[in-house]
Parts: sequence; C-alpha cells; structure tokens
Amino acid sequence: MSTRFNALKADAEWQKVWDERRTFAADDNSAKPRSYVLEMFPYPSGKIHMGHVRNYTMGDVLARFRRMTGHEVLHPMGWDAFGMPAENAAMERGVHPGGWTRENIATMKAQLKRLGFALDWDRELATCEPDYYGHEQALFLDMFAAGLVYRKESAVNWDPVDMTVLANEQVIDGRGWRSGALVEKRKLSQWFLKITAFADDLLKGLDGLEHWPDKVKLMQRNWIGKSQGLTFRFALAAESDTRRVTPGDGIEVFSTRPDTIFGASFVAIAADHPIAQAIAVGDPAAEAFIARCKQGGTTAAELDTQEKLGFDTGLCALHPFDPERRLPVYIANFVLMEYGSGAVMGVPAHDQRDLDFARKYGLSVPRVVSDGDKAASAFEGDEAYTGPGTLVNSHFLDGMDVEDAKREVITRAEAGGWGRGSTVYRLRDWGVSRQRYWGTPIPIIHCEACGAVPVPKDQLPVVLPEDVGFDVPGNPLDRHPTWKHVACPSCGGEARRETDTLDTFADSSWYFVRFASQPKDKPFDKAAAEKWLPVGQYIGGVEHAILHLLYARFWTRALQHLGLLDVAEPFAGLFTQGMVTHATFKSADGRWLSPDEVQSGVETATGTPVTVGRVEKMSKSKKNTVDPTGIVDRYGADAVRWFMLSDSPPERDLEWSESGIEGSWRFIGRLWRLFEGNAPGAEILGGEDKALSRKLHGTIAGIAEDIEALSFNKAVAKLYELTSAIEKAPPSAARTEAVATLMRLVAPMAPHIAEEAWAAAGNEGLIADAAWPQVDAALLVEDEVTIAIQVNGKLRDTLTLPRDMAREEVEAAALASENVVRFLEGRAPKKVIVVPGRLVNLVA
RNA sequence: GCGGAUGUGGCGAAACUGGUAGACGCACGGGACUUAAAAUCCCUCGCCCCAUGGGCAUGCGGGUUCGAGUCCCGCCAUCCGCACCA
Repeated sequence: MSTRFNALKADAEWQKVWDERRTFAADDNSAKPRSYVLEMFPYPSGKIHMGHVRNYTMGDVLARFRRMTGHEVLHPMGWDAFGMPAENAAMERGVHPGGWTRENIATMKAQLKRLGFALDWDRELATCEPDYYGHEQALFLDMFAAGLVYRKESAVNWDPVDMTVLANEQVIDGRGWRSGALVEKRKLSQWFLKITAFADDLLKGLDGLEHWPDKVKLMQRNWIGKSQGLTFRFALAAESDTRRVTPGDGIEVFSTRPDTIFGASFVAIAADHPIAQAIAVGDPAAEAFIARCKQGGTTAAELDTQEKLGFDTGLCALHPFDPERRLPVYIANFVLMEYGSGAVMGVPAHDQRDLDFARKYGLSVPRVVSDGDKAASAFEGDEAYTGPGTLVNSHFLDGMDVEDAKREVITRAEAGGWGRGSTVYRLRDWGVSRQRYWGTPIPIIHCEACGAVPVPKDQLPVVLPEDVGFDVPGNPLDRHPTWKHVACPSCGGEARRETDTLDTFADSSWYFVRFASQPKDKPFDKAAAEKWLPVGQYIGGVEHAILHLLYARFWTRALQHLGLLDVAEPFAGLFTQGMVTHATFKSADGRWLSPDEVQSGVETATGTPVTVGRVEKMSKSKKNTVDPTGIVDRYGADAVRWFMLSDSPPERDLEWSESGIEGSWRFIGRLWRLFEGNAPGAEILGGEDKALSRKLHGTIAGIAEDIEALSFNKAVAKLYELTSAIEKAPPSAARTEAVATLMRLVAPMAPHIAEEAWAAAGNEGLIADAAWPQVDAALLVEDEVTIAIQVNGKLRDTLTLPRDMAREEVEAAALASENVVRFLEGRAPKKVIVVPGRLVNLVA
C-alpha cells in the first residue's frame, strides 16, 4: 500500500499550479503587513550554480514563512544582464551579446522554476532591456541636473584585457576584479558620480543598520575612511629656487596630527603634484625621479619592501609658527596625489614613513610628544612613537596632551588665516564610464559649441544599436558608422553621442526600487515604491560588501536628495551567506579534475592516483563544480533545498557532498511515509499523548524563531527530532495532529511534498497559503524537569522532579541520591547552591 | 603592518542571560527483515583506565567563580578585509 514519494511528478505538478494561479504575485494594495525579501539578482552567465541554489533557497524559506505568518510578501527576481561575459562570448563565438544573454536568461529562469521558488515572476526584469535601462538613463540625467554627475580628465585604472576603465572598488591587489589583469594608469575623460558628497551620510547611516553584519559595516567604514585634522598651507621661502613655481601659492598639506607641527622637519609632495610636474619641466633629474616613482608596483609585497625615495626640489617651506625655520621640500614616492592634497608635512619622530625617510636622507628628527619619561629633543631609534603623551619641545603646546594640542593648533591656524580644521575621506568619486558595448548608454551628446548636453528626456531611451561587430578589440559603439552622429539637442549643430556605457554596478544600484514599482513612463512611482521599501531582508554573498552595497546605498541617498524617493537606506536587513564548497582534485600531471573524473582516489580515465586538494569554493577553473540540474532531476527539488539548509550555519561555507544529499532525500522519504499514514479514512486510535504534543508545540515555536533568525540548520535539526518523536509515538489523536502540523512546518523548506500531502489529506486550497500553526503556550510548560546534581561542581546524578518543587525538598532529594551520599563520604555539605529547574551543587 | 572573525568527536555542527558539553546530520561498525540485493528499521559511536565504576576532555597557558565552551589576561593557529590614507 505504501508508495514512494514521486518527487519529479509532484515538483512538476505543483510548480504548474503555483505558476497558473500566480500564487506568489505580490499585491500592492494588500492591507496585510508587508515583507520585502530579496536575494541579489544573478548575472545570466549561462546556468545557475549551487551558490545560487543556496542563496535563493534561504530567501525562499523566509518568503514562504512570512506568507504563512500573515504577511504580504514581495519576493521578486530579475537579471543583472549587462556585462563583459556577453561581449566575450560575442568575440569568441560570433553571437550577439543580446541573443546570448536572453538565451541564458531563459535557461536559468527554467532552472529556478524547477526548484519551486516562491517568486513573483510578474515583476521580472532584465537590466539589458530598454524598458529598464531607459529609466536608468532618466535617473542619470536627474543626477546630472542636480550636479551629482560630472566629467573630468583623470588618471584612471585601465584594464588592458577587458579594455575598459575600472572604479577603485573594482581593483583588487592591483588587478582587474573580473579579468585579473594588472591594471594600468591612464589619463582619460570620464564620467563620475559624486559619491563623496554623501561620504558622511553613508558613514553615519551605518550606525542605524542594526540588522547588518558588523563585519560589512566595518568594511564600509574603513573604505569610506574618514580622517579629521588640519589642512594648512606652507609658504615658500623667498630664497627658494622658484624659477618654475609661483611662491605665493605655497604648498597645501593635510595632517591628522597637527599637534606634532613643531616636529616637522620636511615637506613631501607626490610625484603627480602640480609643483613636482612644474619642476620636472626642464629638469631631467626631477623628470627621471618622477618616472621612477610611477614604476613601482602596487601589490602588497612590493609596497612592503619598497624603499622610501625622495628628490630634493631645492624649495624651502616656512614653518607657520616660526618663519625662521626652513623645511626642505621633497618629491617622495610614498605620497599619494589621490589622498588629501597630495602633500604632507614630515614629522619623523611620530610617523613611521616619515622616520624611514628622514633617516635615509639624514634629516633632523625632533621629538615633540613624550613617551613616558622620554622627552629628549633628539629622537632615538627607528620606531616612530605614535602613542599618547604630553607635548614637549613645542613652545606654547608644551605640557598639553595630544588631543588638546590638536585643538590648540587648529584654533591658532584658523585665527591666523593659514589653515582650517578639516575632514578628509579615503572614498573617491565613482567613475562610471566604461568603454564597452554591452551596458547602459550614457545619455549625453557632445557638441563643439554647447559642450556636454543631456539627451532630452522625451528622446529616452537611448537604445543600443543592434548591428555591431566584435571582430576587432575596442568599443563597437565608438566605431559604429552612424549611431554616434547626431544633432545637438541644444543648437542643432553636428554633434557626437557619448559612446561610453555605464558601469553595470549602476544597473544593480536601483533594481530593488523598480521591483517595488514599475510604471511604464517613469523609473518608479514614489508612493508605490515607498510602500515596500526598504528591503526587509537582503541576502547575498560577502563579495559585495563594498562594491554593490555601497553603490546601492549611495544611489538610494541620491534619489532621496533628488526628492524622488523618501528612503535613506535601501536594505534594512542584510545577510551574507557562505559559499558552497567542494574538494578539489588534481591529476598526476597537474591538471584539475572534476569530481566525476575521479573514483576512489584514482583518475578513472588513466588509472593514475590523484591528489586531493583543499575544499574550495566551487569554480569552473578548479573544476570542482556540481551542476544543480542533474541533482534536482535525481533527487527532486525538496531534497536539494533541504540539503542547502542542513548542517552548516548559513553564514558559513557549505561543503557539497553526495552522502549529504542522499541523507536529505532519505528524510523526504521518511516524511512521506508519515504523511501517507495520515491519509483521511485512516482510523484514529487512542487519544492524548502529552509528551508528543509538548514536543510538537515546542518545535512550532522553536522553528519560527530559527527561521526569523535565518538559523535554518537549527530549524532542520528540530524537524528531525520532531519527526523521530512522531515515528516512535504510538497511534493517538495527538500523533495524527502532529503529522498534520508537520506538513505546515516543513512547507517553507520542502514545499512540494508539503503541497502533495496537504492535498492528499483533503485540505482546501494550497499549503503555500495556509497559516503557520498556532502555538499552545500552555503545552510549553513542563510539569517535570530534570535536575543536575553536582558535588563540588562535578555531575554525580540527575533527578527528574516536579517543576515547582520547593527548594528544601529539591535539596533533600539531592542529598538522598545514592551517588551523592557516596561522594560526600559522610561529610555535611558546607554550601548548597540550588538553581531552580536546573541544578543542585553541593560543596563539601 | 592595521583591522576583524574563527578555533568543540573521524567530519558538518548544537549548547538561551556562566548551570547535565557533543542535540541533529554525515561517515564508520554491528544487528533485524530478505533466497539475495535494494529500500527500511534498530543498536553502538569523544579519549583513557584497574569498567554496574571512574578519570580526562571545547586551540595552548594562567585567572575569576560553588560551577567556565561561554567572563578576564597572555599566547598560538587559520581565514577574511584594507594596504605607503599623512
């Protein structure tokens, strides 16, 4: 009579039902409390991978659970569809990036549906379609009009493989984040978004993000890098060699340690500093030095070992508090033009780099902060002192502590008009120009007469031309015969379209707003979007901790600034999930092998032994991927979902294993046997089973807590326990109820078997629409508790006693225990600790 | 170098505000059912010892406490982020 659960049949059947009934379409006008659950949308690279499955399963469980607890849930899905791989495919295979991308989307959409995710497909969007990127262009123009967009020539990160510019956030260890190629510096005219205008807001906003991981907030704080100090100007001495510079300009520097100003013994400027550039003209030695500075690598090891180098410009700076004091001005390789003003005051005693530099060039090293009793004016040793202390050898600052001295110097600089207290950020503006085809065209027209002119909004979208070729490297838009030639919208004269496209991170900076509201004629409707936003729970990988998550926060604040949306932070809750990993294998001759090329330690094809490598993130390059498609077809969607949630806490890595998925599949089988036994018509024997009912209600409450906390592994463990308890329980009304309730408890995680059982049990409607079971609070209170009995802190016995037993009685029961008597060896306890409901500790 | 996280059986992990360490899963081993296999079910499963009992165990060394995986101090290891940021 017992039949096996036919996962393939049930999966197909229920997925069809959900689809046809649009079960998971969110109702904008619902009166229920709202819940916006979102996972980071995928790049349509071809097929989904296990990382996607894990990510989307987590979000799905939460979305389904929220539906069951009475929320109107928005759980949408879309495609981050612009980007380099489509162009690479075009170059390699001669296909069109659009065709390639849309095919991948179709494939991946089918794969996601195959997993039964509760997604609102009505709101599906792809960033590569004009009805998305056209609205993005409109937003870009709004920002342009508000002064949040500007164009400037600057040294940019050029990726020679992808042949495009990269933002600072996209350069990892001196290499392009996607291509891995060493990045070069180039001077180009680029469009920038003024993210620095929001530096402080973005920093302060982090404090309010209680449901973000501290780790991510810290990374963003460090990335924004706020420093407070003094910006001031060194005047140049008249006797300086000023043939090539204007002495009146002086040199502006920034310091976070204005208190140490009397310890300055030199001034250093960056190789790119205008004064350095001016000096290099007609001075071959200076020119050669500057060239040498630019050669240095930017990798960790190189920076660590690189020597501090300087070039004496012959200029002399005047100390602001003591015009008699002259400081030599050096061009130095350790000063960055991009930070502060590209020049520093060198205080060798209290800054390690300055000390290295001073020792090398024999400059004086005056101490100005005492270190304990060390206060001599000449600083000894090769380790700079950067700690707290009292100011010494510093005239009017002597005797002050560091913080007071900072304030004093800033006050005097401001009074004297030669400096001001200032804040400097490490964050730089977001360069968004990309010299690529497959991206959002920047809606600007360049006119000789009128300059950069925005495309009038009624001419949006600026659509990508379809007829482009990828046979030669470079940007196909730039060499398209007609596309870029247009009339100037302002004067009507001959003009040229901007041929750069927007960084694809712009596309992902507002898609969550478009999901919430998608009118045809504008990017979104303010009121409609605000009904859903901010996203309640956002789930994705940590690799986006800075890039995407910072850009999206900026974009949202920009929209708020423009008055388009009254939301400051886009993601109220953030969860960064771990990766799916797998062992790696290498053949005897060093080739990576995929798991199915290996059998019991040898390569199947050659019979030679393989080296088992580290467990690493699944990646194509290491060939340790497992394709979800085959697995789902073999075990069914529920088993795969179940495995993704089991064992590993969601923030940690999950190691894929064949035996793990087998285990999940076995559990689905156990569930089915229970559900089948509960079919209507089955005779109900017996009545109460208090222990089982108590277990059931404890589990209902526990799982709800676990799911809300995204502790899926714990919820899974509790479901295993409950299932075992039901299996072992003799037939009773309580058992029948427990099985019926179990269906709803597993429904968020294993929705197909739950629907199948729900229908078989003769219930109306879908379990997806059913309510989460109510907890009977009275049942949660146990009448009896197990008390640990310790003698001198060591466990000697456990006793099961009535819950409200009086303290004295509990103590007496403990003293009566055989083991306790034995360990007390006739002594009377000196002290008795009774923790109600927990333990008794007898101290002898 | 700076900042952060983590460390518990063979493995993945639980353990609420300090209160029975190892729930639950995987693997291994044993057994039942079967002609057999699959499937299923049951049992054992941290280490050690003079074994109906006991000792030792949460990276290492100290400390606080009646009691420490949990708190404090000092180490070690691994992983992640940033990287000449003035």
